[in-house]
Amino acid sequence: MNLDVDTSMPSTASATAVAKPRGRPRKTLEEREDGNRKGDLIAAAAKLFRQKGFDATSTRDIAAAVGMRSGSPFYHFKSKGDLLYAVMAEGMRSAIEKQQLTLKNANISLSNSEQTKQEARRLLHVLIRHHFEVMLGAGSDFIPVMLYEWRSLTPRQRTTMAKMQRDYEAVWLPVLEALFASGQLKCPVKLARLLIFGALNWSVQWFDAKKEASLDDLTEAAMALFIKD
Amino acid sequence: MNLDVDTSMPSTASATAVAKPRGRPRKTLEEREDGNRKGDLIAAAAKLFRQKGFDATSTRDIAAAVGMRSGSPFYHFKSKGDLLYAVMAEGMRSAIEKQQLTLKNANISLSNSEQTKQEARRLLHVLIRHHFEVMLGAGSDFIPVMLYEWRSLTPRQRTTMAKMQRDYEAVWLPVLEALFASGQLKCPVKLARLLIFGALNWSVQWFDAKKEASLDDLTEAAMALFIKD
DNA sequence: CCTACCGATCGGTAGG
DNA sequence: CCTACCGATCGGTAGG
Repeated sequence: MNLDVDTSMPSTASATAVAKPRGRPRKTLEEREDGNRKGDLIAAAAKLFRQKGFDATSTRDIAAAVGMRSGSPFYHFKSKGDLLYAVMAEGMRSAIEKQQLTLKNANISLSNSEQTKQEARRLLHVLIRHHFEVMLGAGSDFIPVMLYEWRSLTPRQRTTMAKMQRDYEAVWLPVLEALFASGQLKCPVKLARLLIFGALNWSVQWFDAKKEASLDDLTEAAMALFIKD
Repeated sequence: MNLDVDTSMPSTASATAVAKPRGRPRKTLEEREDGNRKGDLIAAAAKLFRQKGFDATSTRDIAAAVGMRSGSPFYHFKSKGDLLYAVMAEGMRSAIEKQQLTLKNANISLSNSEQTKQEARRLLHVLIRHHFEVMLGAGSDFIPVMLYEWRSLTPRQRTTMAKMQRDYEAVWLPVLEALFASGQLKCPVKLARLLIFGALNWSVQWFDAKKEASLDDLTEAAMALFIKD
């Protein structure tokens, strides 16, 4: 999983292939493969922001979580707010990427033959299942932070995040419209979208991977709740 | 609306009815009817906690909002956390009270004749409409704070709030069970409850009283989304 | 309820 | 990326 938000960091192998092993200071096993210390910070921040909230998490907490001193996160990020934004942007980038992959694997065929009724239903199932995975799957702190810490973004950051959210939801809308057209969804698409995402997003508040139902169970329940026939 | 959380404040008229007008310092129009300065603090805290979040709101903000000096809120509340708890507890107390009244006015008749199918549906409609009112109606900051600031409660406070929430939801469960039994709800009641509350509670994030649909529209949409037939 | 105050913590920076 | 540090702010308290 690539955690870098921008690609401005120099890649290890540069253009001219020089054979001579440069005098790069040797690293211990724990220390090597840095160069994405930035990514470590983002991951640690995501975990802490989710646990305690943005305002209650200090940059010192985050630094300590990756073994840095209190001032060092500011070598990688201009401000605490920029770190929050990096968490959210990386979360959405990754979620959109995974969603595209999931759809590819599901072998989409919407707007095809007359089977579109079954097909739209199957697609929603895939989308919901993926959404649960992104929110509740192993090591998914990014999207919960994105969902619940909007308040701390600047107006400009909000605009960008809103754009990414539109990208994420872009693939849902035609599915909902097809379901509405075929009578499997009785609620106007615009409000249906908001209510359905609410039902799903709220699961972050109560889902317990150790006890409650599985993500498959959740998906079945959601389908049964929203879809007619 | 009574905002006092405990009734420990002395009432104005005491046991022995003395005719003589006591030398109570005269108050201007703005100042009179205090004695619930405590209530003022709770209302101001609710508004600010909702706007900026608990951690980002200072006790000085709250004090200033009611025209007090920075140290004065601590005359009324032991700590900032106690003030948060007072907001939530008052919110739930009021919501439960209003819910009972709403149900009384709706003239319940569940588990009556064979009309229970229509009746269960109508009851859910009433409950949903009331829930939207409590979350999104004029001056309702208490429940949104309760929904989104759990993290800042102590374990003991959480237990009490969970108990109040159970009271609030107690009346929903038989309705959902009746709907499930009659085939109007296809989703297992336990998960249905969580998903439905999620869909409703999330509206706090996007509802705009000035633009979007009315609370009635929301209620119709939710019913159409959840209920079969 | 105000005045005056305290210790702790926080985001962030200079300079290496 | 560390050291050393700063100004600001915060929750809370004593004493009236």
